[in-house]
Amino acid sequence: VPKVTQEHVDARRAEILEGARQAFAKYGYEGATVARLEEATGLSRGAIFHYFRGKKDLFSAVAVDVNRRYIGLMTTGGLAEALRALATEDPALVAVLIETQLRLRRDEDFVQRMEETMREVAPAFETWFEDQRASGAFRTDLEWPHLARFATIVTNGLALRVGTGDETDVETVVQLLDDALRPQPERGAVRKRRGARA
Amino acid sequence: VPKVTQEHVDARRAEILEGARQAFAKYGYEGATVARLEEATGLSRGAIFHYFRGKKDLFSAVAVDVNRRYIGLMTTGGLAEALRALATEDPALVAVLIETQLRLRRDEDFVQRMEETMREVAPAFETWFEDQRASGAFRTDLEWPHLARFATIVTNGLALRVGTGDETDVETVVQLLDDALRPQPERGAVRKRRGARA
Amino acid sequence: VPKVTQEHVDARRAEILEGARQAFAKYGYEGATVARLEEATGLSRGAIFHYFRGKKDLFSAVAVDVNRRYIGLMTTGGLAEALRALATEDPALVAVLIETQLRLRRDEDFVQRMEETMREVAPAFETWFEDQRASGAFRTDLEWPHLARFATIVTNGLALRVGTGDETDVETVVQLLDDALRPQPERGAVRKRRGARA
Amino acid sequence: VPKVTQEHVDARRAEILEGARQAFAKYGYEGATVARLEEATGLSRGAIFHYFRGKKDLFSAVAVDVNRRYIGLMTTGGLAEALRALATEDPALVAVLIETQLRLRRDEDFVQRMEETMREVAPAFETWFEDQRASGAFRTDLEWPHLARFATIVTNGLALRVGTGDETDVETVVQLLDDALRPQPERGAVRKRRGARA
DNA sequence: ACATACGGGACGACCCGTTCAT
DNA sequence: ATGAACGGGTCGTCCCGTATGT
Repeated sequence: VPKVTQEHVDARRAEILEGARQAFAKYGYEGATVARLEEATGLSRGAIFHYFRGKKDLFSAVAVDVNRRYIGLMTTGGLAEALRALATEDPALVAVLIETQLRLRRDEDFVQRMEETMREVAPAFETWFEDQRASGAFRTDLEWPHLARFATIVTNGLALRVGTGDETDVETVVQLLDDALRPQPERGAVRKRRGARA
Repeated sequence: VPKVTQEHVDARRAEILEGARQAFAKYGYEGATVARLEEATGLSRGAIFHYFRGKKDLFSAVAVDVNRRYIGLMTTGGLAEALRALATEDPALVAVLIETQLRLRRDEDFVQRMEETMREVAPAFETWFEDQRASGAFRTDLEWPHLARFATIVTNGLALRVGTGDETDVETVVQLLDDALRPQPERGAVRKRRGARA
Repeated sequence: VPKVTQEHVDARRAEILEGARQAFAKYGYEGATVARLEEATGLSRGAIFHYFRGKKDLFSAVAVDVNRRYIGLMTTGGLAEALRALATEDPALVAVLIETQLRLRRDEDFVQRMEETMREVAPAFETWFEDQRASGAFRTDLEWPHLARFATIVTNGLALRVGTGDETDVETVVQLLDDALRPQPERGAVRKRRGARA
Repeated sequence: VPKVTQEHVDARRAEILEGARQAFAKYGYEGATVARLEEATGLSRGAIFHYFRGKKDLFSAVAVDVNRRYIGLMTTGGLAEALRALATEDPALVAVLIETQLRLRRDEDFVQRMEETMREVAPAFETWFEDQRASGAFRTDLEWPHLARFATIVTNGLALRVGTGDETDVETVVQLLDDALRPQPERGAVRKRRGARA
């Protein structure tokens, strides 16, 4: 199938990304052998590596894709919606987020590749959080990055849990996260801090 | 040293576990090749596989060890203390926790091995959470497993972050977690739930 | 350009041969991947394999071309000229000669392809050597094929050396080769053969 | 076979080197796949790469070995003996010499590895050539390195030829080489330089 | 108890050449 | 006539675990 249209190329790329996403999600980065990628995409090595330089590149593309998708979900439907989607709709999406974080710890040039993407979506992130603070939905005693960070932490922690078989009640997690982020009553006045509480 | 005492055996095992922990933390499960395990422990293949059936077994032992240690930390010094330790003191400990979670998703017989351990330490876990609820430190409108789960989620999420280079302010995370777990003011009276809040 | 002239075809072939020669010279036969051939020729796979059946065919063509060129050089300017050209002018030409020899040892059907070419240029070769002998420049106590063989051996050996970085003094080699090929004084009269001389 | 004596290790290494030498000779460097190396040595990948870091290392070792052996042959039995051995006795030895030269052109760190060896054997080389000059066997109008270089060139060139099926008469080559290296009558007096001689 | 030798499976990368749409 | 898409083979490397000693 030579000399094809741009649509065809895009479609193929998307096709491969989709299959790769499933494979990475199911087996993890190392476990997603090229053979499994072939199987998942229904394409041959030749085809896959014609579109992506190598496995690492392919994974980067998947990671970028997934992260973008998840952030889009959040800025559209809110944290609750994003967490629900995370936990129920698309388990594949989840695992890739984790792998992403893990690789960020060890793979130097992967870090750089992701940083670009993150810089790109960061503004939307900020806007959304500031809006939430402005509308009174989120607390204002902490800067937005702290809130964002916490939300991310919970997201990743939840993602890590999902699929373990342990049925996690997402709604409760949503509620607890919400309770942490919403405006708080004045501390210290109501409660007295004591020993080993938290 | 043909005739060895039990102490010697235990010491060797502990020695290997320590080295293996570092290796697994530094390189991840797949990245921790036997060669690296040899290097990290200062022992040879022969020694390592004399004390542990195989790499998987070794990792299981490390995972159990680390998890037990972390739970001990929590039941002693509280969540805040545990999180601080997580973020600052021992990054190696952290990474293993994550690997543990990841393997729980895919490795069937690893799941079983961990379940035993978890069953073993679960009582202490429960007691501690119930104590917190009884003392008024933790909210009572949710059952303790929900609180425990959330705490675990935050822990894992934080662990995932630590070491990425991204300097996360642990104290803020501790505060937010605390705000989520402590008794909450009556909902709905103060705020009206609306659209995309969380 | 649907309707092409013969000249165009020839030009393209020559173009490809030139690029391929450089690639083969630079990377060796196995190292000259199709990608590199594309790069060196500036043409695509499609173009290249439209004019040549495959990589092996392409190499054969290059080899024939180069050998013919070198022999032409020799019959025109003499051995000295050819050796000088070899060592200084065109290192790419050199390397291909070697690859040719190497493939002659292992590749059966490549042998046949080259034999034809050799048969074709052999007469010129013979004529030239016989002329040298007739003019008193070359010795007559050995048949011309022996002289030709020795010249070829020196040529190949020199080619092998060139490009190693080791600066070889071509003029000395030329002189030594000349001394071997020119008419010799009666042996034995002047020197007495002894032990480990050569 | 664990914890073995040094002799065993040496024997195994020699065993592998021998097999590898044959494989490299028969198939060339690229053609000598690991599978073929296994076959030739009768050992498994595991064994082979336990003793040598990788294929490149293995080849280096073989090259060093062969070169040392050949130089030994020459300093003992003279050039004639060495050339004869080259052409008849051990064709495997031959091909490796060529591969060595070829790799010297392209592989940077291989160059360095060989340089050490060469430096090591160079003294013997020099001594032998100087002895030949002193005894009147070799000409004195050229420095010994020039003679050595020419001898090497002829050696390599001959090696390149051997095995091509083309039956080369070694004795004639020996004679021609000898004629080039032995003391020459005064040039110019006897012969007049003319046009395209050599 | 501990170390080394070794087997052999598997993996990621790459590469060549055919097919087929322009 | 050109060149992109793609198949599928193969290669070197690495790695785990067992066998075999000291």
